[in-house]
Amino acid sequence: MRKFYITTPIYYVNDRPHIGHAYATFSADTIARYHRLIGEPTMFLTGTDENAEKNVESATAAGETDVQHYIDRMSALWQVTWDELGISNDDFIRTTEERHLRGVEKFWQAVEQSGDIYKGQYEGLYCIGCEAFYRESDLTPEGLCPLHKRKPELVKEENYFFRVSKYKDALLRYHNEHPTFAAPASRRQEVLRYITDHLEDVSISRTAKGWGIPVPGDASQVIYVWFDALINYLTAVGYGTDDETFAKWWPADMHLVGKDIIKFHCALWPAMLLSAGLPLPAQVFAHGFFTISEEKISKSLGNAIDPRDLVETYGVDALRYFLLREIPFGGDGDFSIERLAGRYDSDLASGLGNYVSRILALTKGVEMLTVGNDLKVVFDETWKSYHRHFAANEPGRVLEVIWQVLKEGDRYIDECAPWALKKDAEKTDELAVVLGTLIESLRQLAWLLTPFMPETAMKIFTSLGWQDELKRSLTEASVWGAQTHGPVVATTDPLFPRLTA
RNA sequence: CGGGGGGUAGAGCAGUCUGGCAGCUCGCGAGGCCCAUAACCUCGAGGUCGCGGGUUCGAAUCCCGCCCCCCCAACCA
Repeated sequence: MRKFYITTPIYYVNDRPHIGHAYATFSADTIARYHRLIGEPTMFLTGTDENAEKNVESATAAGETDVQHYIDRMSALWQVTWDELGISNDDFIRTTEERHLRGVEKFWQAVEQSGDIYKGQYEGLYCIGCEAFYRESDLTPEGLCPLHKRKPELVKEENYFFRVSKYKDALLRYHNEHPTFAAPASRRQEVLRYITDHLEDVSISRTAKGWGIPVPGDASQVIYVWFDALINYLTAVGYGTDDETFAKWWPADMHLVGKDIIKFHCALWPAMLLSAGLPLPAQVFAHGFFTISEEKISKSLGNAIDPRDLVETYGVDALRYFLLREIPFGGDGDFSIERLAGRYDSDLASGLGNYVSRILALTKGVEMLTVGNDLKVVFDETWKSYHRHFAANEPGRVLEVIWQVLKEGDRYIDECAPWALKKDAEKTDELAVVLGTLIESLRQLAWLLTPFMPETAMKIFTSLGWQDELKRSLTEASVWGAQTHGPVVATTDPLFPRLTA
């Protein structure tokens, strides 16, 4: 049976989760839920990146003397956030965990054995804040780091280098043979150009300063953070610790990343895997970035939004819906409270919520229900586009077709006017068919919504009295009319209460 | 300098690959319905598809040139 292994980036532990991180994680979560829905064994991984040298400084700044303690606290913040947001990750990897250290060590040795690690001289102006080297021309006129406004140190040290250049042709060949490896297509050109023009051997270690993973066999050096960070995708599924699990999940099917790190994932990462003799992932998908009310999300602007604040007002599902519907997947977009509120009112309160509400109200007290076929074709067709759009990595399109079917349903109610049938004793049979059909549309709708709005889907099933519905397989449940038991209609609070007073 | 994306109705977007009446959501106007969360349905107004050329029976779409905006490169998903 096919399996599905999807990852998010591991997040820098000294950041705080903001709406952009939540977007990446919600996206991965939705895709993971979809694959579970269609019955594939699914592994959904996220985690935190904890070996950066900068953490020592951040800990001090936060008034902590014990770096590990600081890291534990910050990592927990991420885990709690994802828990509160209902993220369905199957694992959470921390790069300070023992399983990661062991895997990284094994990986380093594998690369070393391929002859791809050598010692070289590294010299440059280094800003500890950026953890990056600068050229003189990059600095401010005063010779300061443009970002941190501090004087970079002249660092001259002997480091270990990874022979990426050796894999240039192999990488190009791989991209050529797997044109969807770097996705969306609009990113491909950028990656290929980078490999062709700029792929040089890279330094993969730094002088040890008390934090980071020691280079195997040379404790005076630690592994440069990005090199160890990428390996999380392997160590989380057992590389170096559990061969059986590793064989089950690797290679990954989808690395979901931000567009800023696509080069790492599409050039350096596959080169590392080739060197270590491991199979390459099927796809690296770069989601876009969005602005907040037309402004970049940035620490200096301080406009980062904590997703949990939004959830308090709108609920998790509304936020998920908004982000996946409004931001084209793989493209950039803009986020604003006004737009979120607008989608909430029109699509969720007036659209979905109202649809559920009017059907439940109409059905209340009606005993006899028969599922008719008036909406069968519409839903059958919807399922087809549903799978097609998911396969094409277009979750926004999926939501579009779901909302189209909702419109069909509303139209059907108006055409049949069940409230009128209700008043006519001669039309009991007709009423039973109309209401039965509508109830079935709710059941199907809830199934369609499951990956996007898990809470809402569950609420719909609960209000129908079908709490166990999700235990069925989709193959069985997506068949029109496949109701296992008669509906026990319960009253329910509005799914999306109107917020505007 | 180099690489990428975009400019389509008042707002936000799809359509461009594979040329064929210019479409969606919100907002606006009129009518209908009255089950429902001031919700739902129908109809309508509103667009020189950034500009200029070219190819074609036919161009938002293909080709050439130009203008403007944004991103990456360089914190940040």
